[in-house]
Amino acid sequence: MTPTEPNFSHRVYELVAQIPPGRVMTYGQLAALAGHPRAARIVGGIAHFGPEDLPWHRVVNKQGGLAGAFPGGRSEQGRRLEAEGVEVSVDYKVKLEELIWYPDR
DNA sequence: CGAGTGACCGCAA
DNA sequence: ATTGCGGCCACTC
Repeated sequence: MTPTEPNFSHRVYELVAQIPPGRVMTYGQLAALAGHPRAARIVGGIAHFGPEDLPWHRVVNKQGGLAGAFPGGRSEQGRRLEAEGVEVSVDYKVKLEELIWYPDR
């Protein structure tokens, strides 16, 4: 049967690839949607080794902060979000309530 | 094949 | 409010 590739990483890739521009998702959200609400770590892990074809820059943590970028240091990732219309704070935080995207459509 | 790491999250005190 | 700890899967060496 080929039940849609029961691969967790593959599942996350699909979700990330479906994230529309100007929108962000949290690792926990992706992990939960992938079927593992406690596997947020894996999302970050595969993200580091994941294909660059996917907009990982749209993936942020629950705090709304960009991963791999800390306050005071400009990161191309944060810049990319601004280029998509996402307002990023000086601490590299975005309004999850406003930009969080849920795969319901 | 085995062990370690990883861009995290949630809860408890 | 903050801090500390455990847990989960995948990938790499």
